[in-house]
Amino acid sequence: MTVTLADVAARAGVSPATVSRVLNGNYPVATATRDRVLRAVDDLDYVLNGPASSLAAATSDLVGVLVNDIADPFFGIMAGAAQTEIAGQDAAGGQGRSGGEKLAVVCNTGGSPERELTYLTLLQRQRAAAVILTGGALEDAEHGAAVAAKLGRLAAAGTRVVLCGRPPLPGGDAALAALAFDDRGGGRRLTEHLLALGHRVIGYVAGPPERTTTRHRLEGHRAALLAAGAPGAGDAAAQDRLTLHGPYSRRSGYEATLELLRREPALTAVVAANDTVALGACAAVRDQGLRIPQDVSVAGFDDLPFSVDAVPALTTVRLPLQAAGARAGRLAMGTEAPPPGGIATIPAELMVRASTAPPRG
Amino acid sequence: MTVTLADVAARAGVSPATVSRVLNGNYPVATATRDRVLRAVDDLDYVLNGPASSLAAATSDLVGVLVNDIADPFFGIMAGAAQTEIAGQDAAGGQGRSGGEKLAVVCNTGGSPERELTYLTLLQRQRAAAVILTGGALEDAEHGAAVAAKLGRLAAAGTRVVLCGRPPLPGGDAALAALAFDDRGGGRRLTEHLLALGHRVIGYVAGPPERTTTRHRLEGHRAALLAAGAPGAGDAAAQDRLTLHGPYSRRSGYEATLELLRREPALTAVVAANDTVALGACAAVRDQGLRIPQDVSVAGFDDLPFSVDAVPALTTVRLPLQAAGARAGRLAMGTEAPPPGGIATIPAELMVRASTAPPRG
DNA sequence: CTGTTAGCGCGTTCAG
DNA sequence: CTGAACGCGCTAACAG
Repeated sequence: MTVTLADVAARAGVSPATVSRVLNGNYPVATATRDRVLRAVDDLDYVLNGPASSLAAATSDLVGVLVNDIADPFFGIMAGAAQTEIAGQDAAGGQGRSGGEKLAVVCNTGGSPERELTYLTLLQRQRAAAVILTGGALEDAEHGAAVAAKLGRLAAAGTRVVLCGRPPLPGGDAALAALAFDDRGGGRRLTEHLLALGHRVIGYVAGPPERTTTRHRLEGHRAALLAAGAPGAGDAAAQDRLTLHGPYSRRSGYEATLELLRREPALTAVVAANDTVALGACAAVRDQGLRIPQDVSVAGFDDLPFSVDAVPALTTVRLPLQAAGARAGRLAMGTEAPPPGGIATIPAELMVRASTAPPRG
Repeated sequence: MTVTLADVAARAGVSPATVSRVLNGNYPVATATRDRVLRAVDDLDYVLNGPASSLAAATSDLVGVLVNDIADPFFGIMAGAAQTEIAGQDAAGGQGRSGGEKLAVVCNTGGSPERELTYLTLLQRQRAAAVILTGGALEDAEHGAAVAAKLGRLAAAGTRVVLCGRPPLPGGDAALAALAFDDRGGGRRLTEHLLALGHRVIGYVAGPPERTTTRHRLEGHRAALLAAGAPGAGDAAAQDRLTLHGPYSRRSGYEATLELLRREPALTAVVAANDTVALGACAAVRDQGLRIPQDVSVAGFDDLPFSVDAVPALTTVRLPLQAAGARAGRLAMGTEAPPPGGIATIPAELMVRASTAPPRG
């Protein structure tokens, strides 16, 4: 039914082994022979059987990129950059891949721990060449251990493991490379900016409580408050009153901001977990008849492309998602040397725009 | 080195076939035996060898979702929905997948025809269970034929092929299902809305000229113009003067709008290829010291989540991306019957918001 | 319900 | 530089 390598060999009048050699290009083959084989391949519309090939070779050219939410550009940008780096500029147009061509596939966990593990297992099954995990990790001890264990086994089996925008694992396996964003520093500088403008009562719409990203950004925020001796900075209850958790969604930003405004009429600024949440916060502020930034300042995080187009343009913290994704791709390909100690912290840059200003009075 | 099915069989004191059976669950196995096997699997940290399994079974549980730009939520939303539908709510936490569990992976072509073909080949190699192609297709005869041919072979080999947000292939293979958005109708209704408001000189920032989506939306626009007898509607040169092509990016919207404003000071409205482009158009209008919608109305397409948060909220055409993606997922799984004739047109809904209003005077 | 027997299609030794 | 043989790890008939 389907044409196999043997068929090609027969058509070209050579042995299967020879066909295999020209297809993989890892071995010297006479030009004339190669041409004959390639023509046969073309004539027969032959397509290599991936499973058979991977089985025999005990490796595959698949690279998995795990993301928490594929509909969120935060992940899309990183994944796209990684993928571009991995696919490279394939010169070979036809069947035979000339070199170590890898193919990146992105796997959407939807933030579900089970799916994360499921995909990891799938990639392990497929003997993936590399795996990139992007974005914040879940802070669940059990799940963390399960992931660490699986990554360890993956690494042991020769799969390169790269963390991108996620802190290194608790178990600190040196076998893998980690690219961590400076969420804490970014969060801190953002709040420092607000404090410098004169804000004292600042609401915080945080992300899901169980994610590292959420915690780090919040920690930076509180560190800034504490360092500045802001009112209630040392009071946990007071802090909690001004902090609301929710998903990384516009809706969460909207509702939490409404609630913050209700709880604390003296509020002069809202810091959001990310830009999407900030957009919701802006809408809530406006719907209350308040102006941004005159009445309430709003700030985001990530600096996604749309943030500069918000009105007023959003003050936020820029994360070099593209660059980080590309670097993760290179690490996965083995094209770039891993950072010293296997872990690099990627700086976050404060972007001051029009959505923040001194409070009134 | 790595533990195989035979090892598990030995540990459990059964035959390899039995292990295979409990792992695949396609066959009756005594509960006691199953338990013993599962324990052995657990003890040994056994992971099924995907390639070997796919080779023997001549199928795999991989489903590929091709997208043009993974960083664009337009694709992210569809892909995410499809993926959710495909992954289903996996009850089985551990190794053994109970039923016909499939795993969706998304492949980012970046809009490159070669990469599209490369991914299709990869999926063909992997004997993918299904392939979903999302978003507008390239209108290149040669490439179209190549894609059609490959899809035909894929389908012949038993891979289910689904088109989502893309018109059916020229070669009209009935073997596959197509979910096409009513880009033309949406484009038409959008421009009709503008005409009804009283606009007569309307600029159009189109997408890349070679994509079906671009063409269809533009055709709808022009059909509306023609039907209304707008000035210059029948004049190709006049139309071209008010139409600029560019990528689906904010920057393109910005620059094209600047140029349109320069070319035609009497312009009272700008229609953008999609919401992202519209955001750029808005920025350009504002940077020229003009107000939206008082001086210039702006409209988008797609109704991406951020559009409602633009200021003023963007008038646009809503495409049910989530629903379409989910449906594509179901078609790929074979869970849903294909539409009559293999092709369904998905309606587009005009969303009138604050960014469009009657022109001055 | 379970064990036995054959391949699935290819990469990779080894000879030549 | 090329061919012949072997086995990768698993599933799918068959028997029992």
